[in-house]
Amino acid sequence: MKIATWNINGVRARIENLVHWLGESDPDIVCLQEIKSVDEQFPRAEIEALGYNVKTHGQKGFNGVALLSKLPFDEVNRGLPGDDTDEQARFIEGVFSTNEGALRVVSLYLPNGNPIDDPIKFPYKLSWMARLERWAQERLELEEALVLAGDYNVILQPIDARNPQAWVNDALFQPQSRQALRQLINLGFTEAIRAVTDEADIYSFWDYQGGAWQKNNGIRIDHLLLSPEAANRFGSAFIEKHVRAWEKPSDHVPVAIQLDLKAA
DNA sequence: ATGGCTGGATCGTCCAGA
Repeated sequence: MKIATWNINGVRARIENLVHWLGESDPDIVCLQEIKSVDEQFPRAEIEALGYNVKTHGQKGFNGVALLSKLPFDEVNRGLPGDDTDEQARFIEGVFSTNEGALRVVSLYLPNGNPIDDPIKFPYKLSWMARLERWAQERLELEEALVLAGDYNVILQPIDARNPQAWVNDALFQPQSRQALRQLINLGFTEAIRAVTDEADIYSFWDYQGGAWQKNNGIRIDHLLLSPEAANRFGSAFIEKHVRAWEKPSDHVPVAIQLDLKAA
């Protein structure tokens, strides 16, 4: 089973790229972020025509996440618990049946948090991460295959940026952000790409500005975290970098894993 | 890069992103 995550930066602006990529990559489950669309305007017909079930958690103008799946959904949950006043659409969970039991897949879009001296934005990022850790701790008690996939907006290590010193005053590279993601992973998750390689210079985001793509001036912030039960079925992980060279690209590329699981 | 691109909302120009 192939599971992919992709910050698509506007699903309506990117629908041609998305359809082409789905045909080429042929994932079973897709986690999308930054769909920048309300549910009613999500281009579901084009995606359903390719054999996918579509579940969205949209929002007007920005944010918004979605799950696409060739497997039927047993359950869908929208929104990260822990703060009833949080109206930003950044989290959707789907549950599926496999030959090994339940599979839970989350598409998450972690807050950017910039600028770091903003009274709202950076604290919101950190409190969102604390809520995510509490949620993950509860889910791990189920001892099920769980994949937490998405745009984490955190540069975990210096090797995850081409120019780490350029990010020292950025919310993505603050010690608190990195510590919070480290703490989440240390609950017992496996970060899929680092499970297969220690190499530097592998990125998932390149800014539109300053010729970042041409210079390979990127950062690696899109991750798939696997619970122990998912990690036991882990086969491979890869970044679909070539998608960044397409016409009208997202500034992020898809990151995917192969799990040794089958639909029930 | 105190951001020189892009998408979205809206219809001239601002917000948000990372």
